[in-house]
Amino acid sequence: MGCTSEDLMEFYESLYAHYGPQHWWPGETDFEVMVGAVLTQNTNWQNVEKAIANLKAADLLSPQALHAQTEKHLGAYLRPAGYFNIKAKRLKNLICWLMEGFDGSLEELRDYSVGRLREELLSINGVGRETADSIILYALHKPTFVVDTYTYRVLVRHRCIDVESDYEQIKEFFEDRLPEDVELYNEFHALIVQVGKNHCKPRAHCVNCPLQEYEHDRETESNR
DNA sequence: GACCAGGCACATC
DNA sequence: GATGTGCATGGT
Repeated sequence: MGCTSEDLMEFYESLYAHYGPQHWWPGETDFEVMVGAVLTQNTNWQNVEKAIANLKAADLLSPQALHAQTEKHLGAYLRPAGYFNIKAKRLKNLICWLMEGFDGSLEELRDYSVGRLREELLSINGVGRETADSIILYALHKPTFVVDTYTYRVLVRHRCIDVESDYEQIKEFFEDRLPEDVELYNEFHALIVQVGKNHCKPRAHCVNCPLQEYEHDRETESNR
């Protein structure tokens, strides 16, 4: 049966009607969004906000200031976000790339194509596909669809994709069916996270989900 | 106390 | 190639 472009836009419209605009990504600057993309790896956003508040309070939320910190020192500020040792390392890797290749300027990054940016970001240790796409879409405002665990879970639960689908396949699922539009990609991903949080917990079946009418005729998750 | 949270890299088979 | 594991805090 499959999911057409029209199905997917209806899916989007019903989420938007239900939840309204999500105003992603929360953050005062694009650089803050970039930092948040690393800190939120497998972590609740509330905890990330505490770590970002620590950085702000210490006046460290700039490429130059972060670049000057040792990993150990940085880790102390990142504690509330969890995995603080590894995140200090990953954040420094990202900042070093930004400082050494682009003089700490996000403006210079915007001159590059999505493909080139993705390739560059993915070469940084600690930046995987979701983090790279989040930075490109939410900090650099260029069109790339962000996939996360909620995206996978929501789409599988509603039988839009196969349980075996990997990141790139899910990304293509959206990009093949949607106009290449930064605002649409921005809002759609944020809405999927919202419906996922409310109705798509790992060990619970969806209850009163606004998307139930969009279930497609495919094998179930338990057939895996 | 168990489960979950806007992943990623690395070891091992 | 696929599967398993470490990383860690804080809320429910």
